[in-house]
This record gives sequence, C-alpha cells and structure tokens, in this order.
Amino acid sequence: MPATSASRDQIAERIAAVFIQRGYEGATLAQLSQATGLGRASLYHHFPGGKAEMAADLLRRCATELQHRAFRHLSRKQKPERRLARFIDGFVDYCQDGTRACLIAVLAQGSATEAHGEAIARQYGDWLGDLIRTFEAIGMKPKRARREAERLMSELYGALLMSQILADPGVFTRTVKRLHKSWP
Amino acid sequence: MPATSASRDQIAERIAAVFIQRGYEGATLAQLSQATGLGRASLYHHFPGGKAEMAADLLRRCATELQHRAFRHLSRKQKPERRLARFIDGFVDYCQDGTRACLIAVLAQGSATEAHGEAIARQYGDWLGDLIRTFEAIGMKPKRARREAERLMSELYGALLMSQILADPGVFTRTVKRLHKSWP
DNA sequence: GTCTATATAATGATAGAC
DNA sequence: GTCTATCATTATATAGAC
Repeated sequence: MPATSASRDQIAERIAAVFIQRGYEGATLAQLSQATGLGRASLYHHFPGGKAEMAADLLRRCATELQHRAFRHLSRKQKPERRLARFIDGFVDYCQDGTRACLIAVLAQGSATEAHGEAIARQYGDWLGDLIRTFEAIGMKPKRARREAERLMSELYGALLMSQILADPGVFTRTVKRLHKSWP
Repeated sequence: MPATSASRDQIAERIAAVFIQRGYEGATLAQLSQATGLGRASLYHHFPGGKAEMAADLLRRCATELQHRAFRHLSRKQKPERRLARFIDGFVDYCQDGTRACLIAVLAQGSATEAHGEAIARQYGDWLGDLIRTFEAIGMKPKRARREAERLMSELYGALLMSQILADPGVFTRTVKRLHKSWP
C-alpha cells in the first residue's frame, strides 16, 4: 500500500517539524493536529501511545535517516578523506543546509531525556566511534583521532545551533566549507 | 536588605536550573514550586507575569552573567591572545566545566523563541562582533576573523551540546584544552 | 481511518486570609 | 511574603458513530 505508506511518512515529517520547532512538551496535540491535517483522535489511531509514541517513532526514523544520509558513508571502502567529505555533505543534506535543527539533538534536551537520553547517548557514541576509526584510517593516533572526531561533531552541531540562534544559515555554510578543507 | 536579595538570587538560580533541564514549556509551576520551596502563589508574588516574566528575567540575568564572566574580557586592554584565553576560561566557569547548559541557548529553541528570539539573536550578534574585533587585533583580516570567531563560538556550544548528549563532560574539557592552544 | 463528543487530569493564574 | 483554596483554560486521552 504505497499511498498509505507515503501518507504515513508525510505525517511523521509534519509531526517532526512541530517537535523541532516547539520541543517535546511545547508541541501540543492541537498543533500536531493542525500541522498534519488530522483530528486529535486520528493521531491516536496512528500513534496509540500519544506524544510519547510519536517521539519514540520519530527518533527511530531520524536516527535511520541520519545514519543513511551521513554516517553510512564512513563505512565505505574509499579513501578516508573522501568518506569524511561524503559524511559532511550528507549531514548538510540532513539539516537542509543549516536551516533545520536535528530532532535527536532537540529531544536530547528537555524532559524527553528521561525516556530516550540513554539510547541517544549510545547512538552518538557509536557514531563518534565511526568517525574516530575514519580519522585513524587517515593515519592519526587514537587520541588525536578522538579529538578530531569530537571536534567535527561539535563544529557541525555548534554551527547548526549558532545559525539557528543568529537566524543566519551563513554560519553553518561557512563552517561546512571550512571543514571540507580540513583534510586536503 | 541583603537577605532578601540573596534569596531572590537563589530563587532565580533554582528556577533557571529547572528551565535548563526541562525547557520553557517543560518547566511546570509545580516543578518550579518544588525546586524553589515556594508555593505556586508565592511564585506569582515574585514574578507577577508568571512563567513568561520568569523567562524574561532569567534571560536578562543570564546574559549579564555571561557578559561578565566571559565576553567582558574581550574588551580589556591586553594582548588579544590573552583576552581570548580569559574569555574561554570565563565561558568554562559559566557552564560549570561543561556540566551545565546555557539557558539562553536553551530558550533560543522551542516556543520561547517567539518572545525573545530577536533579542537573543541581537545579543549574540554583538558578542560575535566582540570576538571578531579581538581576532582582528591579532592581525587577521575581517573575513578570517569572522570565521575564527564563528568557529570558536560553534566549538564551545557544540562541545557543550555533545557533552550533554553523550553525558560525558570530557568532550567539553578536551575541546577547551585544544582551543587554548589555537593561538599560541 | 477519520470524525464529534466527552472524560479526566494538569496547567497557568487569581483571590483573599494570615 | 507565604499560604490554602479555587477558577478557567488547556492538555492528553478515550468512546463510539460513520
């Protein structure tokens, strides 16, 4: 049933947009209803567990998307420099050139942390490990590779945050441009 | 009346802790009441405008604190490298070695953005300007100085976020250590 | 699968005693 | 300045018709 599936994806996407903009508790069912075009009761048909289930489902989708768009490229059999470039470009796609915050990072703050904080921490720990291995493949020693991996993640997420705060995507795009030149 | 003033600061501090942990809408009056030890009605004595006034007041306090602890040092008549070092150390104090998120950044996301987003953007624009001027004082051209300033802010806030997500302050402390070596 | 109507609980906020 | 009691509103969630 392709129509139903597509619709389901659209629903998830619109719900995600509200969660990103308003946060977990800031997102009310009334707003989610309006954003999706579905009545409140209909939302409970798709997500019997209510907001909690929406968040859990969206987190899974988001992690899958980020893995597929960005981190997946780190495990390819290519030159590590090329893997990093592809990873960065994938991340740029994921956050739409710095105009869209990362839902996982949003839900990692606030009270959703109690329910999903540990899983999110584990996920990012794994992803950081992928980056570290890539930097080691370039020839860096473990310590240096860890620092570089942490720096890359911090810069991407920091620039994303600064762009949002300053309401200026330029910070993010300039950061990406610079990061691309880091390993020539 | 020093006792009253001190108490007011304590109240603000405890309220801030709840806002930082739960976000603006995630922080309920019941939680704020428990955290401060005051009844809900008493909170309205101190903040007649309710949560909205709390947020506005806390944002002012927080901006003042960050200015005083960190950004103030950029305007001193010292070697720019030394100014930057003092700024970084001040920021480390401000976020308690990476264990405490920045309330301004927290409130810059979520629905508090509508009320304070513009003011926050202006404030960070000014602060970024302070950093840019400092880098120019080192001898960098405007473009380069801007990139370095953006990088510094992104790394600090990004590392703070990553530390929070990973529940590991080490990311932040290592980032700070590295940043200190950036302008020898 | 979507809707209307409704139940139930929690929220922000106020009045007024002390 | 703090409290108890209360209000009005809004929130999440459910029942049941279509």
